Amino acid sequence: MAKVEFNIACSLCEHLKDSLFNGLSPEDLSRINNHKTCVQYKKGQNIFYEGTRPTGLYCMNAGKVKVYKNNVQGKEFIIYIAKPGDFLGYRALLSEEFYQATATVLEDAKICFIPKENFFEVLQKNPAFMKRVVKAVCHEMGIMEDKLAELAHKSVRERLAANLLMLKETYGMEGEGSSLIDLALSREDLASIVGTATETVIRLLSDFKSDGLIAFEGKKIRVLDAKKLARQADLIVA
Amino acid sequence: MAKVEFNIACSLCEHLKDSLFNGLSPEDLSRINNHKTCVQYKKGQNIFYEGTRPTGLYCMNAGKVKVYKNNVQGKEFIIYIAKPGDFLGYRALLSEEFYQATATVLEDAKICFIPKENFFEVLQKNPAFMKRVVKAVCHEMGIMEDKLAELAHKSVRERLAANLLMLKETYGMEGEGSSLIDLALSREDLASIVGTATETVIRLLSDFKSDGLIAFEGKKIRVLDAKKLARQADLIVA
DNA sequence: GCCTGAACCTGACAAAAGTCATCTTTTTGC
DNA sequence: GCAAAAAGATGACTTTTGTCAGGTTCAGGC
Repeated sequence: MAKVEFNIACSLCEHLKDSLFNGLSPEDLSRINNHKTCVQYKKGQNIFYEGTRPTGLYCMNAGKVKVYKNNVQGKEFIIYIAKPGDFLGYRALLSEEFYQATATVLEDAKICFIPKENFFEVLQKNPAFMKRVVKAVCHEMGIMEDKLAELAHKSVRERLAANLLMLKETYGMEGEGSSLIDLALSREDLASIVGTATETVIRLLSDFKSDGLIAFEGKKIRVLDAKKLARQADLIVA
Repeated sequence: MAKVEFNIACSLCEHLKDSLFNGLSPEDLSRINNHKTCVQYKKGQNIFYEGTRPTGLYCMNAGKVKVYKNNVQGKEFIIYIAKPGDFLGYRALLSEEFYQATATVLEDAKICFIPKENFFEVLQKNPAFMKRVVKAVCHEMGIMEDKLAELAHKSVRERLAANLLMLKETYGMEGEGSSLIDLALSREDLASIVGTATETVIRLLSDFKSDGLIAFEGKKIRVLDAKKLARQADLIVA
């Protein structure tokens, strides 16, 4: 499990345009670039652990990472799945707290690490960048509010349908009339996203499959009928 | 339901020390002060509505306000209860989105309104203030992550116990060996905080009461045995 | 290619929690 | 101070979902 380093200049990174670093001045970007360390991780490796102190910011270049909390019985709840272009671990860094969640690689990943001093330096010098960060954080918070309300009042079936649609939006590869969720998620991980038991996810998925809403393609899920799925996600079919 | 205006100088506000405005330079504070409008609201009045555009920031001077989302069936989920010193509606303002929640007065309130131009002006000119705001927002986000995991995997009994403890921490008036939650919450509101049905809350509260964990004092709840309540909040009593 | 463990699936069952109906108590408006 | 409405309480019942136990299939390491 040796860490393999690699290097790509931030200015040439294909995900720069999707990133919060987009719009940074060349000097600021090179300040980030000159201090970053880029590492390749294998599936299953951990990026950071709940309870430890952040020392910088992670920036995804490739792969997928799940960020999750473990409860007393060892059940996971997945808060977020990070994809290329996303920041990782910024919440604890900016609130100056310990990590409250653990990050584990779902699909082999390339991740750059920016020491906090350098990140904060750019942040402090650059009010427009700071403002973009605030905006992004507050947007994220709105998503979490939605999730809270969903978790509080929707059934597992509705939540699963809603999460499949969400995954389709974020990781979907569009085909003709259908869309493949480009994420190798186990049933267990899906259960940890929805907030339910693995068995329940399995049963509901096979329901959705026999109703022609989804299909399985290897380890991945294809959404065949997003409209019907949306009806399952809403409350009480009118 | 006429709005009654009042006025208190920010610099003299008794909640300044608990507020994010604490630490602002006299000039910045007077910039806020000179543009604010302060209004008294009665219980039941709305401060802002889901789906509308924020035009500024609310800052609580007195009373309590619930911020909640309504689902399709009209069930409320309470995201937050604001108390004096708290900001209200900053999330949508900073993410430049519409309000995603409604704010309604729980206990007669005095709330100051700061137009967004003036708030943003101070924010932009003052990196230290901006940093404090970011820190607070990210801290808040951590609380929401906890709530998500709680909602996903804890039973209603555990969640009710945990929320009573949380309310005690935030609104508790300490007595000898017990603590009164200084919040006139209906059973329905408590259900909307916990994410369950009103009947379930009523039943569980009376359980807790007969076990000597809590007592009722008018519309308020007194926590008699925080330790036992904490054991109810955790999973599986060891 | 085979073995081993992990992931996936299915059924039976129990527990938790929601719903509905009804009744009592408290609050509020006039 | 009274009537109406809202809040609180309780019981009966149903549905949802979790748990456990037992299978099968799949994938990776040797």
